[in-house]
Amino acid sequence: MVKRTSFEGDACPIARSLDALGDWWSLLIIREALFGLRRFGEFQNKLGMAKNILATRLRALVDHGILATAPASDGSAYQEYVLTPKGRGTFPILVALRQWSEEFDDRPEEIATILVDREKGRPVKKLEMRAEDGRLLTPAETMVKPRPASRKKSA
Amino acid sequence: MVKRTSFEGDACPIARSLDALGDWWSLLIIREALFGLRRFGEFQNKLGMAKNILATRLRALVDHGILATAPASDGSAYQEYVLTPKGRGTFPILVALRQWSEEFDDRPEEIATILVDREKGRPVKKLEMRAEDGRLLTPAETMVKPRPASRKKSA
DNA sequence: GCAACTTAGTTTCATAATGCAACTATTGGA
DNA sequence: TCCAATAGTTGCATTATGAAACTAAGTTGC
Repeated sequence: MVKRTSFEGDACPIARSLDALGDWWSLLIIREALFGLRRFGEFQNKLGMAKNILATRLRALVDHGILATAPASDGSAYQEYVLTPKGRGTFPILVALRQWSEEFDDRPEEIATILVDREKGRPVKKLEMRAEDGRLLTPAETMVKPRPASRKKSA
Repeated sequence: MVKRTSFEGDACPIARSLDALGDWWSLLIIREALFGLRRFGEFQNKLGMAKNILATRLRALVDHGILATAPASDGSAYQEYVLTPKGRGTFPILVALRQWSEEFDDRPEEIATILVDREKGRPVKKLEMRAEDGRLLTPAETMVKPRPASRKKSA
């Protein structure tokens, strides 16, 4: 092989998501976008990354439908990068990553921020996995099954 | 710069988790480990990755305290790689990645598996974010705050 | 209207990471 | 003891990453 392996055609949903999000910078760009950043320069400043890498990543994220370009909201002729619904849908992934650090990091005192409920200012609860009927599930209480063939979609 | 940037000293908990998990293969190795794989050859076969990369990743995961080596359970002199509690703690991250694909993938019909509640065989519910008091939270209803200084830990 | 500055990139070049294939060293089995 | 399987390591080619320099629009002051 020669190029970095792509998981695009993989049947595993985790591999497929990593194909879009699994590099060092993409999730951090999305994190900043969720925080309200929109402009090339804002991302570059905040993340301190090389501009060529940023340009490449932004293009890839747009290609994946995670970001979309839009005319700048300040009336200038520049463009902005805004999250699509698919992009905003990564929020639980970021929360899961954050909570994993909070729980298992070797030097938790170096973690600068916590995620709180805006109304009360209290920490958000740990994400929990629940069954359809609401039962709390541990990993051992779950399993992976072949996806049932989906019904014909329309015509 | 010269090396790929590390997020090890970063104060953001998301960056810190990506420092350990943010490459193309690590989360897939962990996925297989959660599934029960333990041996070098099992990972190599299942993931189809180059052996040198696998060796590098396994070492890194052990260094990060996500995997630990143990004598082989079949009595042979080989060793196994088993998940630590920190490693098993990544489960919600994998679930979040999976659910994101299920919800937003452009070709969902290519996804081969679904995660189900073992008891009922029914799909697991989407992860939800809740406040301490149980209120369901949207991203907009959360915010990031500076971490309060923690109390002295013992002596 | 134009010089100076800002913004958003692209280009160039060096270095590191990735991937395949071939090789090695134990271990296990007959 | 000999052979195969396991678990790697090494060598080499290609790609990705990163810093810095460069470029080309867009904007601003005058």
